[in-house]
Amino acid sequence: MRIGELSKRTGFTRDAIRFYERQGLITPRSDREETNNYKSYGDDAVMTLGVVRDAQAAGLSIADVTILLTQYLSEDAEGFDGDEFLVRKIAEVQDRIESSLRLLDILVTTRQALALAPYDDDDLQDFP
Amino acid sequence: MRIGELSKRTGFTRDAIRFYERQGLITPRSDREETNNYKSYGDDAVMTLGVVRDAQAAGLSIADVTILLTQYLSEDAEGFDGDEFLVRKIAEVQDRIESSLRLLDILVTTRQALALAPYDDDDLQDFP
DNA sequence: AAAAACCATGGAGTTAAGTCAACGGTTTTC
DNA sequence: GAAAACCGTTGACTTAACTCCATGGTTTTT
Repeated sequence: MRIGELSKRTGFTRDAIRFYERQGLITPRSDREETNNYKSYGDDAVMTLGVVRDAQAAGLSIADVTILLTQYLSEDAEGFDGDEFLVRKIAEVQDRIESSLRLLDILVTTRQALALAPYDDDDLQDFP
Repeated sequence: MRIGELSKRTGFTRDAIRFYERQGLITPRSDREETNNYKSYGDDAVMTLGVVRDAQAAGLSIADVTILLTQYLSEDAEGFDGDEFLVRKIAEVQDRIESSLRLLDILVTTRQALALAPYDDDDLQDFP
């Protein structure tokens, strides 16, 4: 697919996709379309960008995601030193989740306290 | 307390604290120390900065935190329009938590898959 | 067949959230 | 009583992650 479709499928702008590509996060197929030299991307790019979205939301930097995707998810096992990276990132993400849960509590409590509206039971019931 | 102690207690740099102050996130006591015009902060500033830290980790902007802290947590109930803000932020934070959990799963799975080290049962057992 | 939409490349511009440097004054510590 | 550490203020600088603009070519739509 061309960049426009990839953009539509992932929700990222074309400029953002090109930016990620410059950073080495995704790579188009090696062969361009003949006659026009348009790039084309495979379905893996959609997957990759999905991970990127989650990683961003989890507070990882593009640099981190690049390491993750190029070092680990595309077989390149360097051995032990890479484990530190994973352990560190796992801890960071866990911390951020805990912080987020604390803030979520503040937000919900605030909303209830102000009695702006009775909180619907379904809203948060099955939340971690 | 002076800014140095506040810094030590919260882990924020003095520059960061001054920055937050310029943004209206915290306010020093109205009276400066005589003779030197040093500012002094109350314990509430420590609390506030604690919320700031969680909010940042949860992906809120300083502008968002400012609204939250000045509009809600210091009685100023404007009524219904403010509810939208809370609902929106609650949804955002929930989404981010879900994304973070998905990424966490990828990270842990990756670590296990690479068999870099056997994963200690205690590490993640009681995580949401 | 013209207009509208899409593509590539390159480089400049933007925003958020700080950080750093410099100045002169004050307090604490050795 | 000096040196080191701290304080306030101002303003310039930095970094990450984009976004926007310009240019020139290609496709798709009407």
